[in-house]
Amino acid sequence: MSLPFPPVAPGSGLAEKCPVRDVLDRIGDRWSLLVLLVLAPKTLRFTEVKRAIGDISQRMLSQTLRTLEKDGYVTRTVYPTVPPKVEYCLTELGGSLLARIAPLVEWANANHDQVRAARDAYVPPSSATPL
Amino acid sequence: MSLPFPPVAPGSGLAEKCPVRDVLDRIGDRWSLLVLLVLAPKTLRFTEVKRAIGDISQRMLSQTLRTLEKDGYVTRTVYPTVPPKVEYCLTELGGSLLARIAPLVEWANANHDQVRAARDAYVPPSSATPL
DNA sequence: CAGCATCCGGTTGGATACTG
DNA sequence: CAGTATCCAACCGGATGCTG
Repeated sequence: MSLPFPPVAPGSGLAEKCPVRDVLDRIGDRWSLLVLLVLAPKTLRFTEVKRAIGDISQRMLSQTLRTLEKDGYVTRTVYPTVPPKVEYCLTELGGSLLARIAPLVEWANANHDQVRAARDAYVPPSSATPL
Repeated sequence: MSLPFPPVAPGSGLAEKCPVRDVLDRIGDRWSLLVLLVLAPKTLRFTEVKRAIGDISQRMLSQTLRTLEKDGYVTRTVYPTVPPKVEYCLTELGGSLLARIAPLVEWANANHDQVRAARDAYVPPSSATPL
Protein backbone atom coordinates (compact mmCIF):
# COMPACT_ATOMS: atom_id res chain seq x y z
CA MET A 1 0.00 0.00 0.00
CA SER A 2 1.29 3.38 -0.94
CA LEU A 3 0.93 6.25 1.43
CA PRO A 4 0.26 9.23 -0.76
CA PHE A 5 -0.05 11.55 2.13
CA PRO A 6 1.67 13.92 4.47
CA PRO A 7 1.17 13.05 8.12
CA VAL A 8 -1.91 14.43 9.72
CA ALA A 9 -1.42 16.77 12.63
CA PRO A 10 -0.33 14.67 15.56
CA GLY A 11 -1.80 14.77 18.98
CA SER A 12 -5.44 15.11 19.74
CA GLY A 13 -8.50 17.01 18.70
CA LEU A 14 -7.47 17.72 15.15
CA ALA A 15 -11.01 17.84 13.88
CA GLU A 16 -11.79 21.28 15.17
CA LYS A 17 -9.35 23.55 13.44
CA CYS A 18 -8.53 21.32 10.50
CA PRO A 19 -8.88 23.37 7.29
CA VAL A 20 -9.90 20.38 5.22
CA ARG A 21 -12.72 19.68 7.58
CA ASP A 22 -13.79 23.29 7.45
CA VAL A 23 -13.89 23.22 3.66
CA LEU A 24 -15.42 19.79 3.43
CA ASP A 25 -18.11 20.62 5.92
CA ARG A 26 -19.45 23.12 3.42
CA ILE A 27 -18.74 21.32 0.18
CA GLY A 28 -19.81 18.04 1.67
CA ASP A 29 -23.42 18.92 2.19
CA ARG A 30 -26.17 17.74 -0.09
CA TRP A 31 -26.01 20.48 -2.72
CA SER A 32 -22.95 22.75 -2.58
CA LEU A 33 -20.75 20.72 -4.85
CA LEU A 34 -23.51 20.26 -7.37
CA VAL A 35 -24.17 23.99 -7.48
CA LEU A 36 -20.49 24.72 -8.02
CA LEU A 37 -20.44 22.17 -10.81
CA VAL A 38 -23.35 23.64 -12.71
CA LEU A 39 -21.89 27.11 -12.29
CA ALA A 40 -18.51 26.01 -13.60
CA PRO A 41 -19.25 26.36 -17.33
CA LYS A 42 -21.01 29.68 -17.11
CA THR A 43 -22.82 32.28 -15.07
CA LEU A 44 -26.41 31.34 -14.37
CA ARG A 45 -29.53 32.91 -12.96
CA PHE A 46 -31.28 31.51 -9.91
CA THR A 47 -33.91 29.64 -11.87
CA GLU A 48 -31.35 28.35 -14.34
CA VAL A 49 -29.35 26.81 -11.54
CA LYS A 50 -32.50 25.31 -10.16
CA ARG A 51 -33.43 23.81 -13.52
CA ALA A 52 -29.91 22.52 -14.10
CA ILE A 53 -29.98 20.57 -10.88
CA GLY A 54 -33.59 19.60 -11.15
CA ASP A 55 -34.52 18.23 -7.76
CA ILE A 56 -33.30 20.91 -5.42
CA SER A 57 -35.87 22.87 -3.46
CA GLN A 58 -36.02 26.64 -3.69
CA ARG A 59 -35.17 26.87 -0.03
CA MET A 60 -32.03 24.78 -0.25
CA LEU A 61 -30.80 26.42 -3.41
CA SER A 62 -31.18 29.85 -1.91
CA GLN A 63 -29.49 28.77 1.27
CA THR A 64 -26.69 26.95 -0.52
CA LEU A 65 -25.96 29.88 -2.82
CA ARG A 66 -25.85 32.19 0.16
CA THR A 67 -23.29 30.04 1.90
CA LEU A 68 -21.18 29.69 -1.22
CA GLU A 69 -21.27 33.43 -1.64
CA LYS A 70 -20.35 33.93 1.97
CA ASP A 71 -17.33 31.68 1.63
CA GLY A 72 -16.24 33.57 -1.46
CA TYR A 73 -16.86 30.80 -3.98
CA VAL A 74 -19.51 32.58 -6.01
CA THR A 75 -20.56 36.16 -6.67
CA ARG A 76 -24.13 37.35 -6.60
CA THR A 77 -25.08 40.14 -8.96
CA VAL A 78 -28.48 41.78 -8.72
CA TYR A 79 -29.89 43.69 -11.68
CA PRO A 80 -32.47 46.25 -10.51
CA THR A 81 -34.91 45.33 -13.24
CA VAL A 82 -38.44 44.10 -13.13
CA PRO A 83 -38.85 41.24 -12.93
CA PRO A 84 -35.72 40.91 -10.83
CA LYS A 85 -32.67 39.23 -12.29
CA VAL A 86 -29.89 37.76 -10.21
CA GLU A 87 -26.82 36.13 -11.62
CA TYR A 88 -24.46 33.75 -9.91
CA CYS A 89 -20.90 33.30 -11.05
CA LEU A 90 -17.90 31.35 -9.81
CA THR A 91 -15.13 33.44 -8.30
CA GLU A 92 -11.49 32.66 -8.85
CA LEU A 93 -11.43 31.10 -5.43
CA GLY A 94 -14.37 28.91 -6.35
CA GLY A 95 -12.77 28.02 -9.65
CA SER A 96 -9.50 27.04 -8.05
CA LEU A 97 -11.30 24.93 -5.48
CA LEU A 98 -13.25 23.23 -8.22
CA ALA A 99 -10.04 22.53 -10.09
CA ARG A 100 -8.83 20.53 -7.11
CA ILE A 101 -12.08 18.69 -6.98
CA ALA A 102 -11.93 17.75 -10.65
CA PRO A 103 -9.58 14.79 -10.09
CA LEU A 104 -11.92 13.58 -7.40
CA VAL A 105 -14.88 13.76 -9.73
CA GLU A 106 -13.03 11.82 -12.39
CA TRP A 107 -11.98 9.26 -9.83
CA ALA A 108 -15.55 8.87 -8.68
CA ASN A 109 -16.77 8.37 -12.21
CA ALA A 110 -14.06 5.85 -12.93
CA ASN A 111 -14.30 3.87 -9.71
CA HIS A 112 -17.94 4.13 -8.81
CA ASP A 113 -18.61 0.63 -10.09
CA GLN A 114 -15.86 -0.78 -7.94
CA VAL A 115 -17.22 0.91 -4.84
CA ARG A 116 -20.70 -0.33 -5.54
CA ALA A 117 -19.36 -3.81 -6.16
CA ALA A 118 -17.54 -3.70 -2.83
CA ARG A 119 -20.75 -2.72 -1.12
CA ASP A 120 -22.64 -5.58 -2.69
CA ALA A 121 -19.94 -8.12 -1.94
CA TYR A 122 -19.68 -7.00 1.66
CA VAL A 123 -20.64 -9.40 4.39
CA PRO A 124 -20.89 -8.06 7.94
CA PRO A 125 -18.43 -9.50 10.47
CA SER A 126 -19.33 -12.27 12.90
CA SER A 127 -22.33 -13.60 11.01
CA ALA A 128 -22.09 -16.20 13.76
CA THR A 129 -21.46 -18.71 10.95
CA PRO A 130 -25.06 -19.94 11.22
CA LEU A 131 -25.73 -23.40 9.81
CA MET B 1 -13.13 33.61 -14.69
CA SER B 2 -11.72 30.31 -15.79
CA LEU B 3 -13.93 27.30 -16.10
CA PRO B 4 -11.74 24.40 -15.15
CA PHE B 5 -14.48 21.89 -15.59
CA PRO B 6 -16.29 19.52 -17.89
CA PRO B 7 -20.03 20.12 -18.12
CA VAL B 8 -22.16 18.38 -15.58
CA ALA B 9 -24.72 15.92 -16.84
CA PRO B 10 -27.53 17.93 -18.39
CA GLY B 11 -31.19 17.45 -17.75
CA SER B 12 -32.78 16.83 -14.40
CA GLY B 13 -32.32 14.85 -11.23
CA LEU B 14 -28.59 14.44 -11.51
CA ALA B 15 -28.10 14.21 -7.81
CA GLU B 16 -29.35 10.68 -7.44
CA LYS B 17 -27.05 8.67 -9.64
CA CYS B 18 -24.13 11.07 -9.66
CA PRO B 19 -21.00 9.14 -8.68
CA VAL B 20 -19.35 12.16 -7.10
CA ARG B 21 -22.31 12.64 -4.86
CA ASP B 22 -22.29 8.99 -3.94
CA VAL B 23 -18.62 9.17 -2.98
CA LEU B 24 -18.87 12.53 -1.30
CA ASP B 25 -21.89 11.49 0.73
CA ARG B 26 -19.64 9.02 2.50
CA ILE B 27 -16.40 10.95 2.62
CA GLY B 28 -18.23 14.14 3.43
CA ASP B 29 -19.50 13.08 6.81
CA ARG B 30 -17.94 14.13 10.05
CA TRP B 31 -15.25 11.50 10.35
CA SER B 32 -14.60 9.39 7.25
CA LEU B 33 -11.98 11.60 5.71
CA LEU B 34 -10.17 12.00 9.00
CA VAL B 35 -10.06 8.25 9.50
CA LEU B 36 -8.67 7.73 6.01
CA LEU B 37 -6.06 10.37 6.71
CA VAL B 38 -4.79 8.80 9.90
CA LEU B 39 -4.72 5.40 8.24
CA ALA B 40 -2.75 6.71 5.29
CA PRO B 41 0.73 6.45 6.85
CA LYS B 42 0.25 3.04 8.37
CA THR B 43 -2.01 0.27 9.55
CA LEU B 44 -3.54 0.98 12.93
CA ARG B 45 -5.56 -0.78 15.57
CA PHE B 46 -8.96 0.43 16.64
CA THR B 47 -7.74 2.22 19.72
CA GLU B 48 -4.82 3.72 17.85
CA VAL B 49 -7.14 5.28 15.33
CA LYS B 50 -9.25 6.57 18.15
CA ARG B 51 -6.27 8.11 19.88
CA ALA B 52 -4.96 9.61 16.64
CA ILE B 53 -8.21 11.46 16.08
CA GLY B 54 -8.80 12.25 19.69
CA ASP B 55 -12.34 13.46 19.86
CA ILE B 56 -14.26 10.76 18.06
CA SER B 57 -16.63 8.59 20.03
CA GLN B 58 -16.28 4.85 20.04
CA ARG B 59 -19.64 4.54 18.39
CA MET B 60 -18.82 6.81 15.48
CA LEU B 61 -15.39 5.33 14.92
CA SER B 62 -16.80 1.85 14.79
CA GLN B 63 -19.57 2.92 12.47
CA THR B 64 -17.24 4.93 10.23
CA LEU B 65 -14.74 2.13 9.92
CA ARG B 66 -17.51 -0.27 9.04
CA THR B 67 -18.73 1.95 6.24
CA LEU B 68 -15.23 2.51 4.93
CA GLU B 69 -14.69 -1.22 4.97
CA LYS B 70 -17.96 -1.79 3.21
CA ASP B 71 -17.06 0.63 0.44
CA GLY B 72 -13.73 -1.08 0.01
CA TYR B 73 -11.53 1.72 1.32
CA VAL B 74 -10.07 -0.14 4.28
CA THR B 75 -9.53 -3.72 5.27
CA ARG B 76 -10.35 -5.12 8.67
CA THR B 77 -8.14 -7.88 10.03
CA VAL B 78 -9.05 -9.71 13.19
CA TYR B 79 -6.42 -11.57 15.17
CA PRO B 80 -8.01 -14.31 17.27
CA THR B 81 -5.96 -13.44 20.31
CA VAL B 82 -6.90 -12.42 23.76
CA PRO B 83 -7.35 -9.60 24.25
CA PRO B 84 -8.68 -9.17 20.73
CA LYS B 85 -6.65 -7.26 18.20
CA VAL B 86 -8.12 -5.71 15.09
CA GLU B 87 -6.13 -3.87 12.49
CA TYR B 88 -7.35 -1.44 9.92
CA CYS B 89 -5.46 -0.76 6.72
CA LEU B 90 -6.06 1.30 3.61
CA THR B 91 -6.80 -0.69 0.49
CA GLU B 92 -5.48 0.31 -2.90
CA LEU B 93 -8.88 1.76 -3.67
CA GLY B 94 -8.75 3.82 -0.52
CA GLY B 95 -5.22 4.90 -1.27
CA SER B 96 -6.07 6.00 -4.78
CA LEU B 97 -9.07 7.93 -3.52
CA LEU B 98 -6.93 9.60 -0.92
CA ALA B 99 -4.43 10.54 -3.60
CA ARG B 100 -7.15 12.50 -5.38
CA ILE B 101 -8.10 14.17 -2.16
CA ALA B 102 -4.55 15.25 -1.44
CA PRO B 103 -4.70 18.30 -3.75
CA LEU B 104 -7.90 19.29 -2.04
CA VAL B 105 -6.29 19.08 1.36
CA GLU B 106 -3.39 21.19 0.22
CA TRP B 107 -5.77 23.70 -1.28
CA ALA B 108 -7.69 23.88 1.96
CA ASN B 109 -4.55 24.46 3.94
CA ALA B 110 -3.36 27.12 1.57
CA ASN B 111 -6.66 28.96 1.14
CA HIS B 112 -8.31 28.53 4.46
CA ASP B 113 -7.42 32.01 5.50
CA GLN B 114 -8.97 33.47 2.40
CA VAL B 115 -12.20 31.60 2.97
CA ARG B 116 -12.34 32.71 6.56
CA ALA B 117 -11.61 36.27 5.50
CA ALA B 118 -14.45 36.10 2.98
CA ARG B 119 -16.80 34.93 5.69
CA ASP B 120 -15.83 37.77 7.98
CA ALA B 121 -16.09 40.38 5.26
CA TYR B 122 -19.46 39.14 4.15
CA VAL B 123 -22.46 41.37 4.58
CA PRO B 124 -25.89 39.84 3.98
CA PRO B 125 -27.94 41.34 1.14
CA SER B 126 -30.63 43.93 1.77
CA SER B 127 -29.49 44.94 5.23
CA ALA B 128 -32.24 47.50 4.74
CA THR B 129 -29.46 50.11 5.13
CA PRO B 130 -30.68 50.96 8.64
CA LEU B 131 -29.68 54.38 9.99
C1' DC C 1 -9.45 -4.44 23.54
C1' DA C 2 -13.07 -3.91 20.35
C1' DG C 3 -17.12 -3.39 19.84
C1' DC C 4 -22.92 -3.28 19.97
C1' DA C 5 -27.57 -1.44 21.90
C1' DT C 6 -30.20 2.24 23.53
C1' DC C 7 -31.54 6.76 24.29
C1' DC C 8 -31.91 11.42 22.91
C1' DG C 9 -30.89 16.25 21.39
C1' DG C 10 -29.41 19.09 17.44
C1' DT C 11 -29.13 19.74 12.64
C1' DT C 12 -30.38 18.92 7.74
C1' DG C 13 -33.33 19.38 4.43
C1' DG C 14 -38.09 18.82 2.12
C1' DA C 15 -43.02 20.86 1.49
C1' DT C 16 -45.68 24.61 1.55
C1' DA C 17 -47.22 29.35 1.68
C1' DC C 18 -46.28 34.07 1.25
C1' DT C 19 -43.58 38.66 -0.53
C1' DG C 20 -41.09 42.58 -3.40
C1' DC D 1 -38.36 36.04 -11.00
C1' DA D 2 -36.09 35.51 -6.72
C1' DG D 3 -36.43 34.84 -2.81
C1' DT D 4 -38.11 34.49 2.84
C1' DA D 5 -40.77 32.20 6.70
C1' DT D 6 -42.74 28.40 8.94
C1' DC D 7 -43.48 23.75 9.95
C1' DC D 8 -41.94 19.16 10.32
C1' DA D 9 -39.78 14.48 9.44
C1' DA D 10 -35.53 12.04 9.00
C1' DC D 11 -31.04 11.51 10.04
C1' DC D 12 -26.52 12.35 12.40
C1' DG D 13 -23.89 11.88 16.00
C1' DG D 14 -22.77 12.13 21.26
C1' DA D 15 -23.25 9.80 25.99
C1' DT D 16 -23.83 5.90 28.43
C1' DG D 17 -23.99 1.07 29.68
C1' DC D 18 -23.19 -3.70 28.53
C1' DT D 19 -20.60 -7.90 26.11
C1' DG D 20 -16.90 -11.49 24.27
